[in-house]
Amino acid sequence: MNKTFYISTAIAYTSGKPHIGNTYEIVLADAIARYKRLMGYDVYFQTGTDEHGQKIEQKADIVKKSPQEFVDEISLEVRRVWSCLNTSFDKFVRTTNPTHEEIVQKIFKKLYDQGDIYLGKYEGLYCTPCESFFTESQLVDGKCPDCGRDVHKAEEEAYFFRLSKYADRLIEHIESHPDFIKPESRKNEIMNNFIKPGLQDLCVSRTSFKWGIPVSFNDAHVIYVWIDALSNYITFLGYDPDKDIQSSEFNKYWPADIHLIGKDILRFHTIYWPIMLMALDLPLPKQIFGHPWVLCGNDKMSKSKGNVLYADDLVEQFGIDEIRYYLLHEIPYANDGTITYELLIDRINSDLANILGNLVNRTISMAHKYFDGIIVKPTAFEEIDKDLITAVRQMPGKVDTAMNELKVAEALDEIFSVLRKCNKYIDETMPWVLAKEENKKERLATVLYNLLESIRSSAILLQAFLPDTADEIFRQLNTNNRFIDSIEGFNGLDIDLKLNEPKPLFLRIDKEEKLKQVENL
RNA sequence: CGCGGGGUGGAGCAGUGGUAGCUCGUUGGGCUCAUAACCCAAAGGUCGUUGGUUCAAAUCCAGCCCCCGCAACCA
Repeated sequence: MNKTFYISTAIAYTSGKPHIGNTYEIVLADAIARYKRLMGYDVYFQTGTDEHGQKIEQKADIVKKSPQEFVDEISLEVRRVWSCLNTSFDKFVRTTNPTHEEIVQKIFKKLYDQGDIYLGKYEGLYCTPCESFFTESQLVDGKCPDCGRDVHKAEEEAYFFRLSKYADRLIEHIESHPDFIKPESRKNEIMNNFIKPGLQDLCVSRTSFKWGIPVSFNDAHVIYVWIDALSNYITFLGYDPDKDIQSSEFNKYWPADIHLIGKDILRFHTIYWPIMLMALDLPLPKQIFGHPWVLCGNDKMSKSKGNVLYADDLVEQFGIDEIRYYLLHEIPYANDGTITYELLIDRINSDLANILGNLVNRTISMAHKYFDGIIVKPTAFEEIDKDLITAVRQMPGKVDTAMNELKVAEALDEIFSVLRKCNKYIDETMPWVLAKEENKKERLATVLYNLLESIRSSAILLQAFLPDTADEIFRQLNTNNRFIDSIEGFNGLDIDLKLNEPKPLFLRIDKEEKLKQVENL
């Protein structure tokens, strides 16, 4: 029986095309999923789109489309953008899926029947022309934020979810499971801001718009979109609240190992979702990770500021692994990160083209030049080799430590630290000098073997982060030995096999030229 | 006193009590297998600010300044 690993991203809200910040999440999840597969886990990686709600109804209306047509298009677009970054999700879900809708209705009904959801009255500030309720804090100068007119107190019938009933259990769970909410700073924020001051019952139905899942026993109401959206994590595994025995997929993968989400929706995932699960008497996910944001320059991306970058455009300009590398390596663990064309180009040139690409290229070139591309058995080891070989052997453990904390940038640093060592090793051993002396042939062969095997080992780990690049390295090395447990032996290359011709992995980018070209986008 | 995070060499970041570190950039040198790549060295920071605790503070405490996010019915 394989160890399982269930990772999800938040499902993307289909109100518009996702930008590079939204896309960061799926790339991060993909790297984790690929890494876990490499480590032998049976991984289930779920993502998708969140397709109900007032905003979508409004946006669809503006472009004179039905909400369904509208979300069909955007969902397809989201899926296309996710895919253009070579992400390996196992299932792409949509909340307009009829089975999902049906199960959400059943969940709502069950919670109602057991008294966790009740019919009450929602009181708020109402703008009649906009048909919307607002909170005090949403108002602009005491007026409706949308139209600027006066608002007045109003009330309407609505269903409420009794959060307060589960508050103590939630606090207890969070405090006794230090890894439940990560990073730690996010946990503090949630506890201090929301949970400790006391949870109000949550209004979980709407009557002001129609684009949602109807409450099955009262069709004047649609179910609050977060109840709908959060349920995706279990409905698409075949969960059914009316069944005593759940699907084999559900039993196999639930509870999820990681819900990867943006820090802005932490509240929904660390309060409403756990309480829903408690009410359904289901185990809670093991970890909720609120990742930081990707900013363009110093600003949050927004269409009005005109600083929005899209993943598909970036991939077209720079390449898949180039963008993956930037997102995985340059965005800090807990704080917001920045992306600009300039930083992106610098990083591609220095890390990918220079350190990695050039290393592979110069090594394979030497193997061709000195041994006709044949891998020769290493027989003449020297003291200086130990440092490199030890670093290679220690690399998987270091990467694993970093990955278990989701410190993906650190994991990449560990791999690149070995690649840097390889470049240094070339300078120290000076193969071109060895090549000039006939009696140094054995030593030369050993040096090259050490380099090639170090590169192969690095490529094994790179599979999680830069899958295409790793494939290309294996192809040039003419090997299929890409398994993690082959690193330890430092003898994973077949002797006498002929390497393929070297081919640059990444071309250096002319910064000025590229910036000029990209400015016109 | 609403809550949380941040303010470290030109840039991006790490560092929670004991000689301030990493990558990029800059300058100088080396090498020539390689994608003007690679290797070595150097310059560059009174760690936002004021005060306190301590033998010792970027690191702990208090106040202040600046930036960002959140503040529960948009998602």
